[in-house]
Amino acid sequence: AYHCYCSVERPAQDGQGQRDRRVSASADCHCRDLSQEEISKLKSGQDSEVIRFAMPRDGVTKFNDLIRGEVEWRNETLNDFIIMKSDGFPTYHLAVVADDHLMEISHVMRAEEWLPSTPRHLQLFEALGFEPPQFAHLPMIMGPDRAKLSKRHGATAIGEYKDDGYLPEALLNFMVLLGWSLDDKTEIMSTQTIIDNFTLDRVTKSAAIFDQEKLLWVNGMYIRELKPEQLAGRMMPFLERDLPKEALPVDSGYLSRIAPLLQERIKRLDDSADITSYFFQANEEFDTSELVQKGMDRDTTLSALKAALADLSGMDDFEHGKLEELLTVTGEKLSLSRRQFFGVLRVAATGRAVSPPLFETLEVLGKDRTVSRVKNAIQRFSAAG
RNA sequence: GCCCCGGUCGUCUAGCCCGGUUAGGACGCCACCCUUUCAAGGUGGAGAUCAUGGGAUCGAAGCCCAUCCGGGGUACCA
Repeated sequence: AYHCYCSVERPAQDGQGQRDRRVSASADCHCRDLSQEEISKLKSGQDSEVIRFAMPRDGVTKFNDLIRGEVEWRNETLNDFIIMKSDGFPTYHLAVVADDHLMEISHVMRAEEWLPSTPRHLQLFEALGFEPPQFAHLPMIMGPDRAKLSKRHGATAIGEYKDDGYLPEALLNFMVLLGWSLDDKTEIMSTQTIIDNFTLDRVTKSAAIFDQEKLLWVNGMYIRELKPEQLAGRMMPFLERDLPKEALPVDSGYLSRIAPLLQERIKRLDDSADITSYFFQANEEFDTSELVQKGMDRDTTLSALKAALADLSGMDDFEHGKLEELLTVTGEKLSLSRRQFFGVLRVAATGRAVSPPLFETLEVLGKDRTVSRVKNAIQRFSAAG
């Protein structure tokens, strides 16, 4: 290593020549061959100095990457990089080598972008008389534009995925699949299975594009595999975060009855509030014209609501099988299709055209909520006339 | 520019090291089935001259060579 007194090259205005200029700056540095006399002269006149590593000028530096196999560089293509900055702090290159040695690191696994600095690290290990660790350079993850994944891809700090409703296990499962496979078919597997079976020799060499769609699918698979109580527990923080204050606190017993209904309909936990809001608060805002189903008019819709209300308020056991039985008959009497009759009821009870299966939903909602919502719907619908 | 690493369906991949498969699976897409909506599930389909061109071989995605393309690195960042 040697001191270097070269001044920092001012970056050119145009970004174009900038890179080349820097390259030539380090290439033009002659500090390595300075005489003692020249050094003391420079030292007095200079306020900043830096320490560079003296790379061998010939020969090759090579190693066996656990994933890529043998990789080698001609030393002459490697420049004398800085190991100590003018502020007295070591650069990363020096620091990792010292750190890895002190911590007795056996294997260094890092992304492929580090591959080019490996020969520098290797030379440092050797110069310091340290035993170098084994290296494995993993494939990088790219954005949809095939460039190194970064913030502008929306991809983000790992914690944000959690806030977005991805299960950590699902994200892990998805990520590991981006450069490794268990076999020729298994995709969804437990973290334990991954840990038990992961080997470097099955790691891919090529970079992978981060596919949000597939992540979403994996996440959905994990959500569906949860036990209803587990799902309820996972949803709770999201409901507390996203539900309007009036709807809080959420009763956990009630929530575990809701959970199984949307287990197959939710792909991310942060959909929770949106997909369940009508369980916690009546939707008084929906447009009553949505009550009218295809092929129906005002009158048939109104009589459907009234007939349903009569059935519902007369039920003492609000169980989905019984509800379906009774209302199916009523629907037939009105000569409405299931689609029509249940559609009207669905909108009246939930304020939406889309919901989990109607009768299960009503059962969970309970008689009081259901009856009062249907009444309310009748009232608003009549008034809107 | 120079250095390094890659290249199998749109995407993630299996197979490659130890030549002989209709090149397998999955996401996404399409169709059908199921169905009270939405999903989930089931079945089927489209989609890959294995980057390209040569070579050795009876035979190549697999081996050899060249080329092209992509990415990364070229900082007193990490």
